[in-house]
This record gives sequence, structure tokens and C-alpha cells, in this order.
Amino acid sequence: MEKKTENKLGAIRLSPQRRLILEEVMGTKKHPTADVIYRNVKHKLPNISLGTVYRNLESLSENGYIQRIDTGTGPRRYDGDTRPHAHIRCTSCDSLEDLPEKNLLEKFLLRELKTDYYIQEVIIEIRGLCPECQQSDIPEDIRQNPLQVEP
Amino acid sequence: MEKKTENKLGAIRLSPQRRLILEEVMGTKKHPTADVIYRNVKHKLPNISLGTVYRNLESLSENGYIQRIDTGTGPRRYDGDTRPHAHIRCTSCDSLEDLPEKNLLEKFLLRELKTDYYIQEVIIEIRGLCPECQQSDIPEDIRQNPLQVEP
DNA sequence: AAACTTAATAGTAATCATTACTAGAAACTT
DNA sequence: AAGTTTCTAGTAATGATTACTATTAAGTTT
Ligand SMILES: [Mn+2]
Ligand SMILES: [Mn+2]
Ligand SMILES: [Zn+2]
Ligand SMILES: [Zn+2]
Repeated sequence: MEKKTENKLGAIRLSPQRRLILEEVMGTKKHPTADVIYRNVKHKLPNISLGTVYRNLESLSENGYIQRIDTGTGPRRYDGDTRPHAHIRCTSCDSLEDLPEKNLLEKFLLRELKTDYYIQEVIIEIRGLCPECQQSDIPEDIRQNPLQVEP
Repeated sequence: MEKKTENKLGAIRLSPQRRLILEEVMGTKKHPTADVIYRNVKHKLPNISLGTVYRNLESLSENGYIQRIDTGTGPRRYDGDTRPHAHIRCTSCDSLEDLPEKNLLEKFLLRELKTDYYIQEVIIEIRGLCPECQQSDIPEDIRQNPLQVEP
């Protein structure tokens, strides 16, 4: 007979650590890094180790509960939203947000794509300056030119 | 009066090392990593150091002669083609190729994009299995599902 | 419930890619 | 020729991630 336990998450166990990490990733739209998650989660579970955070981010994403974001520079980031969607990253403050346009992938890319690859994932990352960073920060002469579309 | 020297590349000098690295990146479509470039270039210039390779890949890309590819997993890759274009990566053998569709970015993405970011770069990476890896390699049960477009 | 088996953890060590540093060489400027 | 700047080889340091190890917790079988 099957044990009545609430501590199961599909194929894997839901330890307190794993639950907390999952909640942390699900509960923000900021696409945090392992390190950020570690620091936040440590408030509630002071003995948790960074290795545990990495291990669980790995198992959670392998089992489809969260998404790894392997784009761009800097440390890897994680996303509680597992639906395929594109991101926009600020090249100055390195913030990472969802693109407002949903289904960008399906709408444009996949239909047009002719390839003999067996396609598993489409990654789209836009890079630029967020509104805040446009104002204050970067001198014109070291600022990259914006991309233009010919009319 | 200005010295007549062939060893200039815009703002930077064209040392033998830098020239060789540039030729190496320009001369392949394989999007090599710093390490691969280092090994290849070492045949002609056995004393070159890995640090020199990194430093020059940096200066060459900063000055717009080559392109850094900061997408995906694993070590950074470089591209002699500086035009914006999308790539497709095999999740099994990790090969990285240009997508046959050119101007994918301009055609689809930029026109549709409504954002208050100052856009500098659009990165598109498709991931999947290359034709070779589809055949032999990966057991069905660990193979990711392909992406589908609803009709 | 006791014994067994498996999964998960904290803590730490190891690895890998990249960056930083340093002293010397080469190129350019005066 | 002397001075200034850029570049180099070699090596050290860093930062993110992965691997390892001994221990604990959970689940299973008897
Ligand atoms: Mn997201
Ligand atoms: Mn390319
Ligand atoms: Zn910003
Ligand atoms: Zn392949």
C-alpha cells in the first residue's frame, strides 16, 4: 500500500530545502541566480548549503518544475515560468525581464524555420539598456549603437 | 609624418599573434572556443600563450572585427562573421552552426518588438539534435521532446 | 517496529573558463 | 637615442559550477 505523504513532487522527494528553493524561484519574476536564491533561502533555513541549492535547481529543472536560462553573460539564471518565452536583458545593470510579447517564438520563428535539426528549444534574448540605465549611466561614446531595421 | 606600416588594424596594432588569431577565427565556420583557437594557432606560433588568445579575442571583438557568442552552455565561442545572425546548436555534440535563414532577426523580431529598452543586440539560438546525432545517439526516453507549433 | 535500501543533505574539495597581474619585449613617437 | 605606449608570455587569482564524502532522513520490506 502507498504511504500517504505530502512530500512528493512527481519523481522526486520534496524536502524542506527543495520546497523552499522551488518557492523562491516561483515567487519572483526576477530570474535569480543560484547565489541570490541561496542567500534568500538561507534566512529561513540557515544551515542550507550552496551545493544543495545547485543540486536542487538542477533536479527541479530536469524534472520540468523550473527553467534554466542559459543565455547571455554571467552566472546562470532560473525562471519559475516554464513556458517558452523570450527575455530582455539590460547590458548595464544586468536585469533580466520577460519580453512583453508572448509566443514570439511560435508566432514567428518556428513557422519559418527550415532545418533538418530535431528542434528542442528556441532561445531568444534581446539585449539593450533598460529605461533607468538609458538616462543616467553610460556615456554616448562607449554606448553600443541601437539595432535598426531598414524601412 | 605618418609611418607607413602595414601592421595596423584600425585603432589597434596587428601583432603576429593578433593576426594569426584573427585569421583563425575568420577562416572557419565552426565558431571555435578560445581553447580551440589556442591549440590551432600554437602550431604556427608555439610560444603563444592562452592569455594572449583571450586578450586578443577580446580586443578584436571590442573593435568589431569578430563577434563573441555569449549564448548557451559551455565555453564562449567566437565568430568571424560580425553580421547579426542566428545560430543552431546540437544538444548532443554541441556543434554550433549558422541558421540557414538569414535576416531572421530583422524579418520577424524587431518589427514586432514594443519595448522601452534601447535595443543593442538580438540573440537567437535554436537548440536541437543535428542530423548525425539524431540517428545513432540518444535513447528516446532521455531525449527532449521537439517543439511544436499548433496549426 | 527493526533492518534495509535509497535519496537528500552539509560541508568541502576539485574543476573549468576566464580575468588579472607582472616583468620584459616590440613598436611607435619625440 | 630616449621616452612612451602597446603588446606579450607566463603565471596567479577569481568565480561559477560540479564532484565527493560522510551523515541524516525518508521510504520499503520483513
Ligand atoms: Mn522569464
Ligand atoms: Mn555564425
Ligand atoms: Zn538597466
Ligand atoms: Zn550533433
